[in-house]
Amino acid sequence: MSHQTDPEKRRAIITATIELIAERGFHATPTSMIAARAGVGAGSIYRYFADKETLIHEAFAEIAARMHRTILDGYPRGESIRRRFDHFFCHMANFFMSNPSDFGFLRQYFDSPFGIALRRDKIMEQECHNRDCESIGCLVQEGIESGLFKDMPMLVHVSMIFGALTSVARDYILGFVPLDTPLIHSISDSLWEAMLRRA
Amino acid sequence: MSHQTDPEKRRAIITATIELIAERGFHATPTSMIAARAGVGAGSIYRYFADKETLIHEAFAEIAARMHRTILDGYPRGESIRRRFDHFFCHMANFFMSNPSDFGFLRQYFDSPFGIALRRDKIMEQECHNRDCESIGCLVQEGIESGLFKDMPMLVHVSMIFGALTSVARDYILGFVPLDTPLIHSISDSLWEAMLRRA
DNA sequence: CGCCCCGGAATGAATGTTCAGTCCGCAAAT
DNA sequence: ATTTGCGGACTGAACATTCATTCCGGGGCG
Repeated sequence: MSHQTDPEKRRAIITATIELIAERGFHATPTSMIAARAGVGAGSIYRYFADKETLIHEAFAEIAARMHRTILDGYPRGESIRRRFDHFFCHMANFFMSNPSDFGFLRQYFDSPFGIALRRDKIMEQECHNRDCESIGCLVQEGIESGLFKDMPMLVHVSMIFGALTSVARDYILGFVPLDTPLIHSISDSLWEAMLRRA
Repeated sequence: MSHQTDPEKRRAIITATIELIAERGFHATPTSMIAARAGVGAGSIYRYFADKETLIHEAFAEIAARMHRTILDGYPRGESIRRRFDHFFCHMANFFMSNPSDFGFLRQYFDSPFGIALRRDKIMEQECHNRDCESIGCLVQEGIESGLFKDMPMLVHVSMIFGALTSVARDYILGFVPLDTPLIHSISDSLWEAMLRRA
């Protein structure tokens, strides 16, 4: 398996998978439909991926890599928490807004048992070591420990931020709400003020 | 159809549907499994509901009615925006936390085409008339118009609140984060501060 | 230089499984 | 005895996966 002969074809399958899962969800997209959109035979999928589940996981990995690259591009490493938070928030919002299929796929994935297990692992891992990473979790932890942010569990802060961000991004993608760069910055400000310890 | 003979059985089917959809999602829960958990025959479901889709909708309606009752219980109608917001937020959080199956079902439902269409209708409806309703939308609108809240689209405020709330509730239900009454009030405070126009 | 053959990638019809929804005989109630 | 609700075997459709076959490019032989 995975004697990848034609990387073009592999990519086409992954792209089709992301688009269709974003539109229809995992259980509502037959592999035959994926094959049709990718322009390959039904059986060809199984030359590149062991089964449907593996295909999903590899599609996720592909998005995660792309997103990570985009978000950390120009990350203001040594600067203030404030500036780093804004960078994180706005870059992530932009990624979601300009890649609606990726966004839709990620929503599906993180709501599935796969995604939940993955998150559980991430949380465990974070609790043990990993004090130097470039994640929003560490950034928030830094803010709490310095007394800048409210004294709530780090995960509550993070969950609020992600929840708010993804909810607004979703409404934008569905056309429920207009969103532009200044408004995204306002939202970033709002959530910053939400985290701040009461003056 | 719906020659309601045994309301007990009807309720058992709805309860089983809610639990299973919450756990497994719409497309991954066969009607046969619903029947088994409800303790009825596979065919009996179709005595009470026209088809699977109808069953889902009626399950949603049942939850919505129950939630509406719970949340509006003791609503401080004439009081300050602040107090009304806190009531809304905390009652909703409590409902989600103590009814995890309902919460899981609602997530699934609102992510499905049904739920998206429903929300689109709600938004349209809100834009036309409905200036006197007891929804969080009207409350936020009131805050914006009085200059108390930031001048962002009402839907952005609402989306942030719901996004943050449901995200935190989900993490609580999954056991990722502890949550108690004081912490919920802190979260309510945080989101209130996020909405407030900059002092 | 042209022809043929061969290895392996690609294909899509076939397979076995699972599903939503139907139907029919039974049993309890009147 | 008749009616009425019930269960679960049943049906046709749709699914994931497989596999016998086709297709293609390149390398060796005449």
